[in-house]
Amino acid sequence: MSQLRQEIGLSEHLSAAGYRLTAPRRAVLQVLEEARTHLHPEEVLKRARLIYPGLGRATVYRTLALLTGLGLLRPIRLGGSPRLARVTEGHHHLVCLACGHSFSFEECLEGELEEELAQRFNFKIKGHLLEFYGLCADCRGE
Amino acid sequence: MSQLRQEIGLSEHLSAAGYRLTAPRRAVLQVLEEARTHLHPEEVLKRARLIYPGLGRATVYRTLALLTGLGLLRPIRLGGSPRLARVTEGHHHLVCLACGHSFSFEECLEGELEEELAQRFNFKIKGHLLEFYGLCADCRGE
DNA sequence: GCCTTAATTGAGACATCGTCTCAATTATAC
DNA sequence: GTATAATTGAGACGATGTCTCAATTAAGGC
Repeated sequence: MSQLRQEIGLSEHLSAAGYRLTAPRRAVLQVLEEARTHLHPEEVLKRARLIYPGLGRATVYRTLALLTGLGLLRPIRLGGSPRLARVTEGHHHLVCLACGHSFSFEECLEGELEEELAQRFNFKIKGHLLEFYGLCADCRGE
Repeated sequence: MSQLRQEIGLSEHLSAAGYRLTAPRRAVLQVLEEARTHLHPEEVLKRARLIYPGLGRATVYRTLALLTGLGLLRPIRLGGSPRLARVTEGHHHLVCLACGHSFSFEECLEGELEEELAQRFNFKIKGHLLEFYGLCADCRGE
């Protein structure tokens, strides 16, 4: 079953784009693919070093930049802290402006808008981000 | 005419919330209100120093954090660079993942979704951010 | 398998971005 | 005007991210 569900992974995208598949890169990609939350770049480094101990910080950032340029990843901020998200990810966030806490939701309305914008701006749209900002119950003191 | 259009400014919000209206703060607020683009925090500092020369960096960041906590401002990133946007701002962006260029558009679909999420999460929603990510024509080499 | 070669790497200096402390200043209520 | 607590700037500090350069290594041709 899990075999049948196999999708094209990040590494396939990388090598398809002409980049080498090195051990350091594999470690970073594996961490990203196994991550169940939005990781902090330093957290990616920490986790990837468990797989490939000699890994350098620069390599992590370089790999992240590569994936971003290919449209596979996007840098976001959750409560002031830098994070990484797959662009294909389906969910979005409510973010509290005071405490930075975030809550996820699934709804999404951008189908036709996406089409139209892609045409208007001659843009190859890879994904999108929808975030609502406001104050959570705790921070309103309720 | 311009008198009639006068809206409640950032400074009114600040003092209504119990914060003092000092000269350094006024300078920062004025810069934000006159800005026609999404400013980089360091650019806010630079411009505000033209109004109030002695202004310190910390004061700028403190004022920005204050406004963010009140739900009047939100930090965004455009092409990896930190920027500030009024939460009430009506427009959104297409951002190129490769070169960081951004394009604005006006369409917006989140009315009812906003309502529903506010209820579900007991959240006071102040604004939202919608960004599409992809590759612009130049970066696709077309 | 073994070269060749250009892409990739890690270390660590460096740059940028943002926060904190603390003594001095100042807006506001009285 | 005075008292008082909020606010300030300077500059150290911390966090985040970039760059250089010599050493290493993946991938293609043999």
